[in-house]
Amino acid sequence: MVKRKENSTSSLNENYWKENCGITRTLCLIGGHWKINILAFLLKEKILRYHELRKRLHGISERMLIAKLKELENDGLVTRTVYQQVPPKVEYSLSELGSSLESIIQLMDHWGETH
Amino acid sequence: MVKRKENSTSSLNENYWKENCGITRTLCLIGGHWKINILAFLLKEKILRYHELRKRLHGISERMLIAKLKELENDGLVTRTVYQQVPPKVEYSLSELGSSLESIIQLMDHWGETH
DNA sequence: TAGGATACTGACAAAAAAGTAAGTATGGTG
DNA sequence: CACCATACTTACTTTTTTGTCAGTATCCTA
Repeated sequence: MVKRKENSTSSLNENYWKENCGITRTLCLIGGHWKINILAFLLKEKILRYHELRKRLHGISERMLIAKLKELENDGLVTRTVYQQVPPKVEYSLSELGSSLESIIQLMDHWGETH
Repeated sequence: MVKRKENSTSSLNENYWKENCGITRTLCLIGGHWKINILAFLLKEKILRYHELRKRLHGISERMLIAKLKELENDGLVTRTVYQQVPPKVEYSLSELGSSLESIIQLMDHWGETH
């Protein structure tokens, strides 16, 4: 995890837009690389284990998958359930908030397929 | 303009997803920083000159604005009209393809405002 | 003839995102 | 006791994106 500089022009500017623009807020949550793909798989398959996601997200590295899952979890879009057993078992699914993105995700998918 | 490496893992991977996933294709066109904000202003105000866009996009640099407008134009989302006069006058507006993103943009805006 | 207005362009540097590869933990199995 | 499976973690490097800032072109006006 690399922390961002807090006083870079980019950071300050991003904060301004997050405070003043709904689109920017939405994009911050789902816009990064992989995030919306993760959400889309969870939307389709409801519950997926870590390595099941990994298999579906062709080309993702473990580092990225973990990082993006953590962001999605911190933002409240994804729920992480840990089963106390060995070997470990962790399941991911959409939270209620995550599910509320369904129509956006479907529209984007449909638009991409038809244009 | 800095050109990307064509054989980096990221590039190859991006190509794979563009070919196989509608969401990724959509996100490539509207997902980058500023792009959807530009589209949103054009959606609202129909036609804007270069420096009018610049005033609205708080904090954007000229370099970024030009770069993003060029990407949007190359992707066929935005139409650029040059008037041969001095000082120069250039107008930007949504193409038909760009306008077809309206519902996605509105949904994202609405979602960001309510969540 | 020196600005002014508008829409850019280019070189260089900083910041952010992503890739690579090796390591951690733990109980069960051979 | 070595090894397996699963879900991560960490340090380091490369790639990509963005910021900064000075410069270009052209006709008009003072």
